[in-house]
Amino acid sequence: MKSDSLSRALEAAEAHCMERGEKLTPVRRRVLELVLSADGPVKAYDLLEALKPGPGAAKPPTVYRALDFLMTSGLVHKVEALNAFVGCTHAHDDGGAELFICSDCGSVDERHGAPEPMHAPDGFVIERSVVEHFGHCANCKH
Amino acid sequence: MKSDSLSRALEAAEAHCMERGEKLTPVRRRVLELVLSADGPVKAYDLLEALKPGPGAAKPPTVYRALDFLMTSGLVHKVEALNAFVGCTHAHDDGGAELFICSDCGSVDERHGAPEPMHAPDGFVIERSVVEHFGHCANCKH
DNA sequence: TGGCGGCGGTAATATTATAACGTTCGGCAT
DNA sequence: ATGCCGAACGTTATAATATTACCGCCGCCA
Repeated sequence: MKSDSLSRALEAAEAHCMERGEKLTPVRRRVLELVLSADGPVKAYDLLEALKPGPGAAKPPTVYRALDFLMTSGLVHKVEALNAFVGCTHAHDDGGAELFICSDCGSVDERHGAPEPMHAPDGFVIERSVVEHFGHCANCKH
Repeated sequence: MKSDSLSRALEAAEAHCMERGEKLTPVRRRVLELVLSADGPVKAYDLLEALKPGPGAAKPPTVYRALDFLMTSGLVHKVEALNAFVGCTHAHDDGGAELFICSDCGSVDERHGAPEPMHAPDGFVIERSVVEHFGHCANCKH
């Protein structure tokens, strides 16, 4: 993400939290910034590394707590199949997005919207859905 | 899975492998048996525990290798969001299934079929999809 | 002022997964 | 038969991912 749109995204995130009565603390903000700056899904321990500089190196729980918060707020999504995280680029409504991840360049495209193919088992009530598509984006198509 | 249908499933798996020119070796067969016997998604290290009895206790690579084989053959699926595995109850066509996992009783219902009617980004070519729905099955509905 | 709750620091450990290398064994061309 | 090759599995070690439990700080407010 480019530097100027990054700033805007961070401000929007701040506002989004305010609306929800939550606080985008410095640690959380920093983690969000790192996730948004990355050009693809980011691993928790890479964030950990990135937070190292400085005498008080971050420890795993710090990062995971920040990520939990950001996921709950709908500001980042977890890519379950990669154990990695991506910034949410759309409506921060949580509820889960449909992700399209390019295996070549790592770009992630996110779609919200139409529920899901209908054929759920009879009587099954969906609470949370994980939908991740891996393949090749238009730029990386062979 | 009941004992008699288990036996049938194992024989079917054996035949399925034959067709593909692969071998369902004793380790692989035992792992598949354990996965099928479980009443929900199984963790790799639980399989490891289950294989312990006997002097030559199984080590992690043994289990993961067997699981890799079984996934490649389409005999088991990985539930990415749980880091767990379930036996495939339908066509062993691989290609990925749509899973409905009950958070109460752990039952997993599997559907194959229409890929995704959803709008992929323009030009995106899907190679592999992970689709997992969590919720409550008809029996466990509140 | 004192308690309470949210937040984050810290240490330790649990859980999940892979790398790297060796051994065995069956097929198969020589 | 002999020797080679590759698949499968054993073994050791370690990497990568994630959580538990406990503590102190600080702002809020009764």
